[in-house]
This record gives sequence, C-alpha cells and structure tokens, in this order.
Amino acid sequence: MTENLDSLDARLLLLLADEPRMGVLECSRRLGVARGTVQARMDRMAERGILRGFPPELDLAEMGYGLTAFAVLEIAQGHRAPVVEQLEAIDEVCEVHATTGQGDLFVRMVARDNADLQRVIDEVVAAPGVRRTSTSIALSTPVPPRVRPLLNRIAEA
Amino acid sequence: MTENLDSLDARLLLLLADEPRMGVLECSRRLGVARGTVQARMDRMAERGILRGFPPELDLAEMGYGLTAFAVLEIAQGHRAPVVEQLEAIDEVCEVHATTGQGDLFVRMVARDNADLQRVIDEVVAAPGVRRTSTSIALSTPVPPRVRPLLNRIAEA
DNA sequence: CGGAACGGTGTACAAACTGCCCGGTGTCTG
DNA sequence: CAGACACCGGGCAGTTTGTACACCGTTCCG
Repeated sequence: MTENLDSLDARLLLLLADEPRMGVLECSRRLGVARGTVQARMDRMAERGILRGFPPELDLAEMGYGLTAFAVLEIAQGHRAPVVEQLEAIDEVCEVHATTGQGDLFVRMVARDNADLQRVIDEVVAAPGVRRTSTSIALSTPVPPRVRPLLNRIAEA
Repeated sequence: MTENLDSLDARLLLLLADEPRMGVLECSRRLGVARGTVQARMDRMAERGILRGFPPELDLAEMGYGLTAFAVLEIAQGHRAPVVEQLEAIDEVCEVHATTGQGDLFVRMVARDNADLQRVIDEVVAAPGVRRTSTSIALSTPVPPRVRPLLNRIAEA
C-alpha cells in the first residue's frame, strides 16, 4: 500500500462530511471529475475498510440523554473479559476502551439526569472484578468528535 | 414535547443504523408504513436536532492513524479557553471534553506510530496553562461507539 | 519495443428513487 | 361538532443510480 489515501480521496471525504446526503453525481460535479471516478473511489475506500458507511448521527442530548460521564475502572487481574461483558449489557454504556496505565478500562456512558446517572454508575462499578473506579461528568465539549483536520491535511498534499 | 421519540422513530433509526444507504422508499417498505410517513418522521427528527445527519464513518486505523491515546489535563485557573484553542489547532486532537473532577480537560487523540504519538502528546502538554497531565494509550476497544441499545429500548416500548 | 494493466473520461439506457401534491380516513381535543 | 393532526395510497415530473461500453494516456515488464 503505497499511498493509503490521495488528495482526491480526501477531498471526496470532506465533501461527504459536509453534505452526507449528497449523491455520487453531485460529488463528481463539485470535484470536477467523472461520475464513474467518484463511484470507483468510494467503492475502493469501502473495500479497504477506510469508509465504513454512513451511519445516522444522533444527538443523545436531544433524545433525552443529556448527561455524559466518563469512568476509569481498575480491574482485578484477569477479570477484564467478564467485566467488559457486564458493561456491554448496560444500555447506557456507549463506549469502552482498554488502556495502558493502571491496565484499566475507560468507559463512556450517558444518562437522563443525575438520579439516572447515579443508577448507571452503580451498575458499572458493581461489575464483579472492578477494583477501584473514578468517574467524572462531562460539563461541555469544546471540541466535538472530528476528523476534518486530518482529512484537510491529506487533501492539500 | 410529550414523547421525544416513539417506537416508530426508533425503529426507523435502527434501520438506518444498519443500512444507512437505504432510501426513504425502502425504509417505508420494511417498516410497513407509507413513504410520506417516513419522510415526515425524518424531517421532524432532523428539525428537532435529534438526527443531525449522515456523516461518513471513517476508520482512522485504516487511514494510517492506528494509535489512539487519551490525556487528562489539569488546567491552571482560568486558562481553559486558551488551552482549548491550542488543542483545537492540533490536527490529531479528535475530541475534547471539559469534565468535573480536577476541573480538567479530557482529550482524545490519534497518531501514526509511537514517534508520532510522542510528538502529538508533546504538543498537547506544551499548551501554556496546562499544569499536569496524564496520558494513556488505547490498547483495544471492546465496545466501539454505539447507540443501538438505547434505540432498541425505545423501539420495543 | 510491443503489449497488458490500470485509472480516468464520456456516453448511454433502463430502473429506481426523490420531492411534491392531492384526496380520504381515523383519532384526539376544544 | 368542527378542526387539527397524522397516516395511507396514489400519481407525476425530474433526477439519480447501477451498469455497461468505447476510448485514451501512463506505467510496468517480458
């Protein structure tokens, strides 16, 4: 794999990032290339696994889940798998990472309100194998999840 | 706002989550409702801000950014804004949250390899106003970002 | 050198989808 | 009871999609 992504790929992705509902035809017009080319690029990126799809982006806050919290879990030796299984079963757990450091798990979760959050946190820390936990609530999100800068860099190359 | 989301809305979102490229027509067929209904639901959710759009989902690892790291920053009194500005300027910084606890910032970043990560971390912690930092690398992601369970719960209601 | 492989351009056509409008029906509410 | 509201089913014009085909310049290799 020489170049995973070239400028055209990146510009295409930027376009789609701005206007995801935009069709292949419109993309080709804006990029100044043939429709077939755009189609080929998208297919190729999809095959390579770079472009996974176009999932709907939901605003959990607007759905009633206005609170986001993070938890760092310290796990007892060899209990990672069962703990993860436990966490997976909790609807409000939206993301789990295994990290270096204390050999911990990092958990992101959401809740409707403080009482609800309390309940979720209790469920999370109650998982057998969890030694120590430290949770914090997200007050704001100065930088929402983004990929743009990285794409821009490639696009300009 | 009586019910933010009803069962039909949730089932529609689940459908779109599975097959985002699916058109309105196909959705209506699978849900057993009229096309206009699906259109109306989507418009309404979009207006309410629940459905923000359909951004392309990219696999950063496949794009060459195989490393993900998290950093917790302790900020000097009143320096939050300038620090955030600094972080925003770093391409590899993909997400920043302000959290309770030590009144900190929580940062997610990616890098191409260890050397690259070193550079990124240096840039992050070099921001003036940053007191103390603690970083950890993501080894794996047992639970990738998901919303499904929450939608399922509403869908079944 | 000749030729194959590759990626891009244009073109074409049938099938499908979109946006939009309408009349009809059932339910909830003032 | 009349209205408002949401859904159904149908229709229409315009656009897009999937796919196929011919053509051309570059690169790589026997």
